[in-house]
Amino acid sequence: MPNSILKVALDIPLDKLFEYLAFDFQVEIGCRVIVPFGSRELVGIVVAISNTNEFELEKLKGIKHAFVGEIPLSTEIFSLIKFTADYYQTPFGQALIASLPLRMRQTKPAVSHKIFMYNLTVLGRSFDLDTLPKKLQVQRKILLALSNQTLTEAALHAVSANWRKSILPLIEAGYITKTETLAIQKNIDKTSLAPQLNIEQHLAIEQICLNKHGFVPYCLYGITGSGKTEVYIRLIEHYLAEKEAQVLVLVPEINLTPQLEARFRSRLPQYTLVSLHSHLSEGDRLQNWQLAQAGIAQIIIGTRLSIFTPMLNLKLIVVDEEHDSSYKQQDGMRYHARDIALVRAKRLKIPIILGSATPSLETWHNTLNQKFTLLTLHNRAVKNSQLPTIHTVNTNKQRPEDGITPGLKNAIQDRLNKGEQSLLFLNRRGYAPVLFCNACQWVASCMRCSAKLVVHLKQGKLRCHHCGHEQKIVNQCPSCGNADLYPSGHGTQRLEETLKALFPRARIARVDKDSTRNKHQLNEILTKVHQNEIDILIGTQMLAKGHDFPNLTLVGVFDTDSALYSPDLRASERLFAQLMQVSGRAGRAAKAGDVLIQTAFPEHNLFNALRGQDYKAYAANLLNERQIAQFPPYIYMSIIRAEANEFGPVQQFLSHALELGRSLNKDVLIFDIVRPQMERLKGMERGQLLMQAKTRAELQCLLRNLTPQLRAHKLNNKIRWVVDVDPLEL
DNA sequence: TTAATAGCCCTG
DNA sequence: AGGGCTATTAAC
Repeated sequence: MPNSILKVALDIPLDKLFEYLAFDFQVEIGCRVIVPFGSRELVGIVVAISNTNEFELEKLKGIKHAFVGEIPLSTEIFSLIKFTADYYQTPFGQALIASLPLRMRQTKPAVSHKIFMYNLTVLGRSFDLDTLPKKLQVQRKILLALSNQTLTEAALHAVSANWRKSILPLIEAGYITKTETLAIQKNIDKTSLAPQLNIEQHLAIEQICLNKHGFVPYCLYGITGSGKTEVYIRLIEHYLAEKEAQVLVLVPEINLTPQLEARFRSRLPQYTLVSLHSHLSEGDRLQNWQLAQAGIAQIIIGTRLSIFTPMLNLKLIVVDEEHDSSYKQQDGMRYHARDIALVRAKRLKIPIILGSATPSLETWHNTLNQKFTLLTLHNRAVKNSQLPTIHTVNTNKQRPEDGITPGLKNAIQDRLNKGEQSLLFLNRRGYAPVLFCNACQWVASCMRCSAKLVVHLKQGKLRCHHCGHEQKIVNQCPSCGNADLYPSGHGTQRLEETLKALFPRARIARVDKDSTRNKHQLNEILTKVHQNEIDILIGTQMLAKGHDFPNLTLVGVFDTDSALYSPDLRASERLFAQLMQVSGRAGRAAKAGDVLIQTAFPEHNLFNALRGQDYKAYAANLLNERQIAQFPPYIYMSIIRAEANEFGPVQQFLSHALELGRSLNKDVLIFDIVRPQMERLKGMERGQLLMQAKTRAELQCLLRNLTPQLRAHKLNNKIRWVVDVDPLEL
């Protein structure tokens, strides 16, 4: 075959492959290549090699370059990404290229930190040192040092500072080989001991190990502090005992990854661990990705994108906090990493563990169905640590003053007296969410979004939290000229101000996106909390997860009511998970904690379930509602979301889609065009089309026919649209 | 997606 | 005719 034809995947929004001639490059399937494309050059991946062409042979160009030194992408990854791209209606090439580290998407060679290792050859091993001339002392030392081990450059430098010169003749003579390897990030020296497991943890591990191989999905349901992480660690140890095995641990996109990573490193120091998340430098990301691909890294901890990391010998997948919505990508290919993890595990015939204190209703439904095996941890792992008591404070009976009810105020005072800490949770940053005119009811709203501007008093600014628009606070009502404008409602800044007035001697800190511009500031505050230099901590949802504060015994929660009766179908599910999570912050050590929730609806069944720490009851409740309303997980949904400068073309496009969709498939119910919650966002008018069906297959069948036709629609230059399969938000 | 180019209006 | 703009289309 003088010139085989390469089918190359490119980052182009067309669902097709492009054909090129290999020339005399030694190309394999999975190889990364540079190809001429129109007037530019692109990176592509060779997906297939064939001797037949579909495009006219005379028009085929040859590839510019092939990165033959790199490990080719595996067919496992091809097929996983092919599946994902099809399921989420994305062109394969775009999905494939997007799954690579940035450095590999560029036409420059992907250089990562390499190190050189030196080894004795067979010849070198049999070499008699006595025959070496006496004056070649350094050569002698080198050969001696290498006699029973492989050494790095650093190690050889320790043997002799002159090693570089002396080793050259030895390499030339064929006594020593020099090989290039990927550098591995060393584990920290600090190791920690395995804590003792309780009975439930034992049982969970035992049950999984009973049937170690084959696809088995587990739901590890364990309350906060029940020791889920320890279960992961023991299982990982178990699976890595097998030679060359690898495990993948998915974590939500939060700043807690380093903490989990540190814990894994200290508990599993004997294994090579790498992490993959957005805070890594591009160089490190490439490095870690390659270590995973080469099979050198045994434990990979990563956020959603890492579900597409090629791994030679993947034996176990863990999805921690599986209910977390950050597993769903909200732009481009809108995949759900937990769902893709299930697909990958199934294809590899390996077990997968979905861990959570508040599993998603989808996962819970699957455990009730027996599709997933349920493993439960009811008890806190730390001896004597008690669950917090959850109370509601009825804001109808106890009028809040500056947002704080007397009950909550007293509770804070009580902690101050006892020298204990309080955490106040308010998921709304800024000073006040609304600037309001008393005379004419005018409110400051964003010109580009259907949202109100948030008052940031210290900076003297009004800000849109959706598009980032910023303007000076107006002193006069632009509508009626009245100067009687006042900020209405409470944000974290205002709460801080109120608390400072209320408890002038307390040490108060605020944690939100505004107060912690850089990561350092957050750590500084957290350290202070640990050292008991803070009495009251105010925070947004940033603080809800993961942090352990032993002296914290009170959690106050503000402003939950909007989520209780929100039109968003998942709002209450999320609120429950969030409240369970913040509750977990109180009384993690020996001291019992209290959680006080201010609400006008204390009788709501969400609070009843919460008071009893009864996830199961609440889940049953919600599932029942979902079944009656015919919502997921009882049916499957997709949404076509479209936006443009004006609503006209959006309307036009969506009605075309509606008509076409209804004519294509009768099994799928397509609702009329609606405007989303946020009608206008960043200056774009939005509209959407909801489709639902009894099965995934029916929906997929429709989309397979519909999206290609919509991609050919003439309005595509006026509007932007996407298909959101299994949307999290309506 | 990107980039070349075809089409169009305007000016001079 | 040519400048400046938008719309269209091809890319292997």
